[in-house]
Amino acid sequence: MDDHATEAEFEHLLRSADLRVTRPRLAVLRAVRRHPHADTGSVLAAVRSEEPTVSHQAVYDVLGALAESGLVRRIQPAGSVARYELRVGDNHHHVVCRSCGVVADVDCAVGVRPCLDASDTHGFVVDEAEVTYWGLCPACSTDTAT
Amino acid sequence: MDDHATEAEFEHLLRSADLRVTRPRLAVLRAVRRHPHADTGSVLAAVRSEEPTVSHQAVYDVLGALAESGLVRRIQPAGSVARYELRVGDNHHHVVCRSCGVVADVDCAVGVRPCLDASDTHGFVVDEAEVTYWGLCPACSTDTAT
DNA sequence: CCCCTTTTCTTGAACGAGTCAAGTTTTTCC
DNA sequence: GGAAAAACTTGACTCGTTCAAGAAAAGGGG
Repeated sequence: MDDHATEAEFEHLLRSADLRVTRPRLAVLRAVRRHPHADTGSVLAAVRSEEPTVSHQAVYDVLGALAESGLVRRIQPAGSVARYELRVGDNHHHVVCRSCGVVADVDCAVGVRPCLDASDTHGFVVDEAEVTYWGLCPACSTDTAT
Repeated sequence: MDDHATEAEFEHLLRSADLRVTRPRLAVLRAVRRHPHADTGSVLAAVRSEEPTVSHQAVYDVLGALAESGLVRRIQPAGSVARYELRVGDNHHHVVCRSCGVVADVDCAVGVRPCLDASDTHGFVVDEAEVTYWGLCPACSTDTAT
């Protein structure tokens, strides 16, 4: 993996979002790339394996700034803490395991927001349709079956 | 409104779910009927206007038991606390205001779960497709526009 | 290359929704 | 009416997240 190239890419992403390039931010981007759908705690742990002095508050701030700029996407299935992923811009969806909470990506047939039209939105101006599929992951469904 | 009839209906609902009929449970059902999409705090307040001695823990327990039995539905849009509604069984969806958080119902064209098929669920056994429409409610969109 | 301004990060306290646990009360069935 | 099981009260507690104040670092102009 060409880490130098992606490092430069991350720098460019940050600058184009008017965000300063800092070690904590680069470490968070690397962590989210390596651990898709990780929660804040996991991101913090991954960040600290490279940058041990980064505070938990910095990770919250960074994830918030990146999410607001659209560089990462924040998802929060019911009953779960916030999770983050680097894959943005394709409006894909997620399937969540009711038992263990693990998350996987599901491609959106349409790919642009909003991919669904609501019948009657009561005057709301809708810009996104978020789909969450609920069920059991392969591991949990075999546990239950036997 | 024929309160006695619906009261008997609530009793029947509880009994058919193998749940004992108690004053806190009836009060919670009335509160959720009167305040669709209310969070736990609002349900607690509504319950206490009729039954001032009900504890907050009882409301958590009751809402949990009712949700598990399928008598109420729990929803939790990202960034929101848990909310509850009596309308169950039709797999309808929700539109949520990004600005003020207010929730409204959106009918599902299909009406039975799961109403959408995922392209590739990575081996997950999917039983529900939950759709959340995001946008601005009428009040917030006019505030922003002007 | 250095300084200044602004942004970002560290530290540490605080908040709030939700949960846990022990003991008491209420419901239901016989 | 009495026993067993379920539900409720009370109060402490957890944990993800946020708030606030000051220190550090990034980036642009001289």
